[in-house]
Amino acid sequence: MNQRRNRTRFTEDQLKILIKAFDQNPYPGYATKQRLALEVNTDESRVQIWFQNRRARHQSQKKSEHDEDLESSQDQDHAEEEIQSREDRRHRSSYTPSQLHTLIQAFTNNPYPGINTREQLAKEIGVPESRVQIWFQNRRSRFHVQRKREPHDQD
DNA sequence: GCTAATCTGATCAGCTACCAGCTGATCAGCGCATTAGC
Repeated sequence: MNQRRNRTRFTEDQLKILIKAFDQNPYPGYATKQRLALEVNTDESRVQIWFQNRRARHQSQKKSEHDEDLESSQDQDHAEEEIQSREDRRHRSSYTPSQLHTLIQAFTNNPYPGINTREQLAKEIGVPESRVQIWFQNRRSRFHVQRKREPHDQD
């Protein structure tokens, strides 16, 4: 079963905090996301997803509002400034051969594990579920690239 | 219909070993990503 994670429902108070933080910086670093997660009582990964979705909505909204605006080039410059001042990323995880063995085996069985499988794997190898999800995303992505490069001998 | 969750693909950046390749983290998505819960 490729079950999805249950939908998070942010309260008005939680949203107030997140929106205020977004207005200050739409690209928060790991430390800021962790602090926000504590403040709104959720996981850092949920804060990350919230910012991703918010940026996507914000961009398309801004685009339609300023579509014919000749000043839009100034917005572009501002966006580039924002990107330049990005905060620190999460520290890079490193996996032991045993952890990788477990992940690769699971990937072979099912490259699209649902939330239950990911949580089970996370528990088994002792890492957060969000890291397991990222590992599978990267693995699938590189698997697709590799398959594109390989000759199609058996299509 | 709104929006959290998920996806692909591109890119950034740390680590290992000696400059490049591998891989974890982050990001956009443009006829404005798609899927799915509420």
